[in-house]
Amino acid sequence: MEEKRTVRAVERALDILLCFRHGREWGLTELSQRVGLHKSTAHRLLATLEDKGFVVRDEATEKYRLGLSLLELSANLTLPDDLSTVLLGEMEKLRDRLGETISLYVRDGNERVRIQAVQSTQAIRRVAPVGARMPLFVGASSKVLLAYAEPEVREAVLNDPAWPASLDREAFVRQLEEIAKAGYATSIEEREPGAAAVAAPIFNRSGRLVAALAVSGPSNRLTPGVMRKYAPVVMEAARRMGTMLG
Amino acid sequence: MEEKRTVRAVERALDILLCFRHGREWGLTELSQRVGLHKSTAHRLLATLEDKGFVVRDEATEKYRLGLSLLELSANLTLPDDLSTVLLGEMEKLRDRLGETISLYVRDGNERVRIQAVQSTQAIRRVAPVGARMPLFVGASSKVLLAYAEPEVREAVLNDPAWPASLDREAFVRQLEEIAKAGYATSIEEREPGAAAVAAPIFNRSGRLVAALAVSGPSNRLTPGVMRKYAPVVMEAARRMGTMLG
DNA sequence: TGCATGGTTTCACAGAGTGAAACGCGATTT
DNA sequence: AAATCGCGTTTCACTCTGTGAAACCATGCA
Repeated sequence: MEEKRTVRAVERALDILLCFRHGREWGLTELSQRVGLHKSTAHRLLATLEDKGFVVRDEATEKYRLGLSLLELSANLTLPDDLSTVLLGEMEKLRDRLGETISLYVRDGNERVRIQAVQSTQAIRRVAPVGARMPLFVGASSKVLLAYAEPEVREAVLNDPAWPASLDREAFVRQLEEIAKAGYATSIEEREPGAAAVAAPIFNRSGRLVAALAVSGPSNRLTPGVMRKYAPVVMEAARRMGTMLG
Repeated sequence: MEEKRTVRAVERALDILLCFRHGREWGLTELSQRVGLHKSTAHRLLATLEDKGFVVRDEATEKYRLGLSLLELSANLTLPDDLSTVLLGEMEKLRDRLGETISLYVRDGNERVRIQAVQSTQAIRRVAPVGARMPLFVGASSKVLLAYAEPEVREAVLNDPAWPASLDREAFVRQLEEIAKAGYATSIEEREPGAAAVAAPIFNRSGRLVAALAVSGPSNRLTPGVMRKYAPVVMEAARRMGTMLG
């Protein structure tokens, strides 16, 4: 048994908050059984969260939603200011040039998180919100993030219990090495049917991998040929963005 | 004495989180005395927050920063998907047309929160992050949000203990009425020296005020004359954005 | 070497948080 | 209308959990 130097009540409250990854609105009873707490306990915790503005109750439905305290905090997130504004400019330029949705991903544990995005202007387009969290197994950005990661990170992901049985580790590792050589990765309908993407790594000045820049769209528009043409453009944008970082 | 139906430990943990409004990085001791907790208590709470990904420790400085759980949550914020994507499109159009920074504000209690923004492309420009929180006393957006608010909201703000003594309530209320007639508000160096703004209300389909749309920039570029010219453009954009909402 | 200044761990105690149960209330059903 | 359900809210006795003083480690600095 592990020693526990954490606070149970707080853990529970945060668990409640994290439920809002999976849905916008929750009723008390719903929430309480999802996190396995007694109604009355959940009620007390929610009252506290509400007090501090982390959740609000929808006037109409009486259900709980996330509050604006979170927005305020996310403004001060790890990413330096410039990352959200300066890099955003570059991303918009790239979007205007290619016409597809542009995303920025960082690795967080054995997952990747979309920390910034600009949407395609076309009618048919991928939509994924900033903050979305995805596995590191599939997708162009995943492969980029792994191809340049430290060996121990790669190992951790390969040994993740969630690793899909259908995916051959050997072949995957070989693919990563090719990607490391080529400087970019592509994916076609790996994670999401009908979608494709090209991604390139962003290194900071000291040469450490900090993020992956991705262009994504419908796979009938982003054909292998088109993606091969886009790759240098994406890599160049990623390089320029890298020089903007500390 | 009030009855308390909240959980102390959770309150404290959230207070710690809220410190990150005022700074990106905090050491343990720093934090603990800011929230008035014993070092050891703060330590335990932070360990819990870290466990759930709400804070992380900067590798280099050993200090605490916000974690990515927050980003993930803020993606699921109250605002429906469309608000962050569809409206964003309109905001970009407006930015491209006027060349200035465009912001979207909602009221939260007696303050306003910037929930979305697109930055000016010009070299000299205002920068304010999404999530920023400002008083409802000053600024074009504040006046718009108050001019169309329910009377009790207006009262609450006028009686807020933080109301600046230098600001005449009578004159302010009169100004609000004019704004309600005109359909837009302007401000020149009210909140921030050297800055000016034009703002218009966004109503949803059922006619309820939901947000304020603002164009802001340096006051030598946004002169009264220029702003008068921009006003109809902003109002028109706000109207169109309103029709996009439920 | 001593002295700050940060973070970490220990431990005995008190009171804070817990959850079963009872309650209230509105919408549905009988 | 009475009965029944599905919600959220409140109460209360008990116990387990969170607390904070103090001791303990690492550092960097004089």
